[in-house]
Amino acid sequence: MKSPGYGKMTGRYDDDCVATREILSLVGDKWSVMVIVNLGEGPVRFSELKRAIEGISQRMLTLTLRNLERDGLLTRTVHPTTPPSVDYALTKLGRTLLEPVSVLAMWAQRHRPEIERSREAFARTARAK
Amino acid sequence: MKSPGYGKMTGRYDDDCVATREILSLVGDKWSVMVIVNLGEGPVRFSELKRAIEGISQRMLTLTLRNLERDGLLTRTVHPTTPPSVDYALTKLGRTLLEPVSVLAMWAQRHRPEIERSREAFARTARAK
DNA sequence: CGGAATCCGCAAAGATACTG
DNA sequence: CAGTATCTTTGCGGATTCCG
Repeated sequence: MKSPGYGKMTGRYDDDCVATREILSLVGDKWSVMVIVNLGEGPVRFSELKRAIEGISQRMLTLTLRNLERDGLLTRTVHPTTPPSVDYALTKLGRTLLEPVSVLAMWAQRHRPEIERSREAFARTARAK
Repeated sequence: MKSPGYGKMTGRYDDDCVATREILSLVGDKWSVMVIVNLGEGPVRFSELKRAIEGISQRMLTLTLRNLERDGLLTRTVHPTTPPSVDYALTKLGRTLLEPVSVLAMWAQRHRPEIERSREAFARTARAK
């Protein structure tokens, strides 16, 4: 990665931090990863995504897709049929994100029991409040 | 909401998704990764963290540390000196997160120029609004 | 020094209704 | 079908104050 903030803080170090954090927040976004994973095997239509991602609102799906399109992670293709259909597909860049994200997702899966146990234990201490 | 009774096939799948997303959101958290990275080389005191992580408020540092402690990613140690000093250190679990996170951070670093170019291009289209 | 408690603004997220 | 527009609500996060 980068050397942690140990010695001198250069301006560029901070810039990198901010920019990196901004990109990381995309992964922590409530819906982005869901969308990306759902596009992992090929193009998917708007309504399919909405059905696949349980709990997402129309609005949030639109916004999430718009952000991912803006960042160049997916493409939006309109088919001028009646009624119109629009499908979304990962770009090459988007597909390269698939792997790092799944590494992290696997970490989450693997350590989930441990984390939940920790939470329960923490809840039993006075500090939980 | 949860699945409104479409059979039992979705129950566990949804649970996994929600739980995984919850853990992933920790990575997307504005400050968590910064804290984790700063603890990568050993215990650090509260005030050192506050100075090292530029822009973080006392409150948010406290909250972030509390959450990470709750999840078992770091430990909090109080030294009963006067004035008191408290230091934080990654747990074993916390250290295992260091690697997947840096994979993702490296992805972010590497593709940042590409993403920023995409954003600029997007801003020049009408869709940018 | 390392917090906890309180207040508050603002932006993000949800619900609803309407449209090309 | 695939959105947009609008309104309301939630809750993150900053600033400030107080305490052991």
